[in-house]
Amino acid sequence: MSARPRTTTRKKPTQARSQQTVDALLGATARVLKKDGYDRMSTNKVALAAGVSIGSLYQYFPSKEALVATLMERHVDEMDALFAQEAVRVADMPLAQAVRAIVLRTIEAHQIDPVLHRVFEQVPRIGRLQKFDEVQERARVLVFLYLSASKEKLRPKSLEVAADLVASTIEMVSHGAVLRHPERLRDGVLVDETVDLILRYLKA
Amino acid sequence: MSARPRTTTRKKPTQARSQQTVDALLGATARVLKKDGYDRMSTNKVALAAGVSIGSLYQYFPSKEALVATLMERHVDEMDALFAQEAVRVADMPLAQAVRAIVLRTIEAHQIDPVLHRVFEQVPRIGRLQKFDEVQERARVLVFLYLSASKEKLRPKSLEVAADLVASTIEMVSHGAVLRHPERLRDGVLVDETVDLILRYLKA
DNA sequence: TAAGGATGCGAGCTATCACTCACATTAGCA
DNA sequence: TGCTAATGTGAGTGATAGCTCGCATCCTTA
Repeated sequence: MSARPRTTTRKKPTQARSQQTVDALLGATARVLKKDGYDRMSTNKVALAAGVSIGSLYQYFPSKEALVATLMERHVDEMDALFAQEAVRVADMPLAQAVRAIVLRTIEAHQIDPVLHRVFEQVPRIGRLQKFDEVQERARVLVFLYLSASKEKLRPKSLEVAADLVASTIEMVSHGAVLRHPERLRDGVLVDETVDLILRYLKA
Repeated sequence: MSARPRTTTRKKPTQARSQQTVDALLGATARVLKKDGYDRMSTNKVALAAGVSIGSLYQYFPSKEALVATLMERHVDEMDALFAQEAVRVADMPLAQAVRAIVLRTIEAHQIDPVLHRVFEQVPRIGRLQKFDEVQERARVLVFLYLSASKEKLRPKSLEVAADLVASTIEMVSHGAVLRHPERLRDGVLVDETVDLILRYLKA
């Protein structure tokens, strides 16, 4: 009864001009996704928007989910790269500087493609699409590691809870600012307030 | 070309045993939604799960969206009621008590049906379904009003920004705690930390 | 320039979707 | 008890979804 939509594995995308096709498909996926959202997006629409036949789409992506997941992974990798990079830079900075640097980087990361980011949040957490949540998990770990390095200077007893609170707060502020109040990023007020919030909480 | 799925207005649900049908449908909607998510939920599945014919479903709900929106509005009203009630209780409490009371109430509100709440977050913001975001907007307003009443005692210059930060933080903590770390709610540690975070930020 | 693999195509398949409608059943009131 | 409005039914409709497959075209290599 209705076998799972099994799909054979697809060609590796990479050889000459086929990469163009794949890029066009991913670009179109992003556009359709942003316009229609996940459940109104269809693979036929994507192929049409990409100027590519539906057959070619399925040559490289075995399913709608795989198509969106690939795009999501690209997005997530971009964000992760920024975080990882900043984590290194920040490692031996004093707390106040470090917090500010991380807040700024997180905002930057959210500015990569805020609308697409928002769409991903509303995608069903199925199969590979679950990976979206892992960005925040990794960010939490980085914050935890940073805090652990200077735990004797910090007030909160539980670093797990503190790291969670701090990482989630930064994520929440960045997300909200970029999507709902971009004007608050012009002057530095929101950033200052956020840094303040976090420092007052952390410092002994 | 493909007229919008116009649907005639439906019977008012209320008269005798028909209310049972409506309740069964909304209950089934919640179950299917939680199991499958919005885009894999179908009206046929809901009718089946409710033990009601598909015809009856459309007698009371003109569309899939209306079905989900009705359920969402019920959920949102429940949460709003808790907030509004607490806002009154808290109005002339001192800051520390008030913050703690609000945090506790927000957690309580998120415990109404956390999984359903999560599903609503991932529903496309279309038509009546946009109303989901308004809960937080109303919560922000309540916090802003509370803070305005004692603004001379507070450190942050911008009450808009502060109220936003505070309301969003409380929402984020409650949401995360209920879904990802329910064990942290056993002892009061997370609540204490959150109250601390907010008070240190607000107090001069 | 011939051959063959890589790439591209799109009509069309099956399943499922949201939704309708002609009809059956029930319930309350005369 | 009989009549009528309210309620319930589910086979069926057209649309569209995800996805396949046989074939055309391009590109590389020899």
